[in-house]
Amino acid sequence: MDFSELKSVCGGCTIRELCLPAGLTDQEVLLLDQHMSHRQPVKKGESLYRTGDAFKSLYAVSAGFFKTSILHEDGRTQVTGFQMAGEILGLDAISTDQHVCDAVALEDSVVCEVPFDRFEELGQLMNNLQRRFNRTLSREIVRDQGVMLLLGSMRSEERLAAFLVNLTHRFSARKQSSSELVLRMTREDIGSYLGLKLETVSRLLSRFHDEGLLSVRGRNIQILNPEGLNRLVGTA
Amino acid sequence: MDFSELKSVCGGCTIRELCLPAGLTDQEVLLLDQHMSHRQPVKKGESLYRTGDAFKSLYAVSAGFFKTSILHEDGRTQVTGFQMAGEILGLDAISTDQHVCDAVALEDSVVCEVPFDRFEELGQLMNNLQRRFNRTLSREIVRDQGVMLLLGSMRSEERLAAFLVNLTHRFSARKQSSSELVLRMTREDIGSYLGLKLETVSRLLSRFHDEGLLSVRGRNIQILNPEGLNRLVGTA
DNA sequence: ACAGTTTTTTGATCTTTATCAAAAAGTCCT
DNA sequence: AGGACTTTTTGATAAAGATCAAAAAACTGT
Repeated sequence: MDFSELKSVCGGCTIRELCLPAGLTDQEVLLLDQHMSHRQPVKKGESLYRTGDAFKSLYAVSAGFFKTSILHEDGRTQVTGFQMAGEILGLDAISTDQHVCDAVALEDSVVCEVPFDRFEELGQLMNNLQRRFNRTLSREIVRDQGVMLLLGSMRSEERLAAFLVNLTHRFSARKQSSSELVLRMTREDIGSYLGLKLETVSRLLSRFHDEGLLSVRGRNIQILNPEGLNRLVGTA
Repeated sequence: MDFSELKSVCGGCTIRELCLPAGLTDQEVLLLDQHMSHRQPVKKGESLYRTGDAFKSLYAVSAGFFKTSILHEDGRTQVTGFQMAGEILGLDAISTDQHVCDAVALEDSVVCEVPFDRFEELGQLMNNLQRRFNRTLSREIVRDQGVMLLLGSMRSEERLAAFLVNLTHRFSARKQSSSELVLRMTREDIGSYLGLKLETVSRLLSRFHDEGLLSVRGRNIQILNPEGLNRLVGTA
């Protein structure tokens, strides 16, 4: 392993401002970086961690795409989120010292491992880091409550539209095309996340296609009418 | 206001171990307490805060019962949780410095106000407090993901059973009767939380009643067959 | 205690989404 | 490139829960 490369991982990272180092000074980033970041590839289909695994580290997605899902006794699973570059995996495990969901790479990915006990120590020393981290945790709570709104109050069509709009926002924040989406997950994953069956997701995509909102070719989706899609969300 | 009573609020609080001071030493509790806790009554029906309000403080429920709900543009609302003694309100506001939900008292209640900037300073000084608080935030994330599972994967009957079982657990952790529930919220509130219409909630309660699982008299619910109720949860 | 309001229950019917099924398209592996 | 597997699409039908409606019950404030 190339040690010189391991240093200053965050410093040169293009998504630094979307990730844990957001809002830190260069000096602070260097400290965070040199003491903690450790890059690690995860192959498509592999689990980064599984339910029940001991919690040691948080993981920042450096590149790639993940899904997290929780398991019900009877075998049912619920996809709880899709994570892309800059987003943090493992926040839910802090509470119990065990992971309570599975994190699976949906494409070949790279994560930065952040050993949590050292991160907590650093937070104690670095006021700013701790304050930012509180916000990161709180942001995840807000995101989850948005999903509750989606699952509890929206109809299928609104859910899918909201999901697609959310993806476009996140892609464009990462300077990726927000009109040409390449979905990394199956229709079943989307359905699980949205509380729908995969057939319903497929039918809705076909309908959106027929209505000229977007063009679907398998997992390649081109948004043709973003305003129209937006209008579907939040219209009772 | 009686100043001598304001000191050591937490110290003598019966739910101390369910609240922010959980796991702190007596000395640490005293510090937390004297610098921060400020008790405050909230009448039934009143809002503790509303969406858009500036975020100043967290609130620990000392006594009573709250609901939180988020608002959709078009007037729809989604109840995101019910909070009882020891639970913390306002965690979602840390991320944006604005409250993103409404918190309404469902009965005459008392909260302890915790000014957040001072709390963050104290966390910086008190290692243990900060670590506990990270866990509090993470626990809320886990709770929210449990609600996602409920809304995304369970049928109406399972949702209501899970809701009732959850209430009994939380009541019994507070040494209150877990077989005689007095619901503080309307059927509509329950429905909103569970992603169901109020009529569906009412019908399900009637059915559970007919099946001998519980006895319903308005908002008074007596659990007659807790195992049966448990069996409904997590049975596909 | 009473009038007015809100909440709850129950019935009849309708809509949305799930389920079952089968073919088409896409992906993976060697 | 070809065969095996997985994923996606589409159709027909079923079921769960929503909607509409109206009466009964429970609260509220005076």
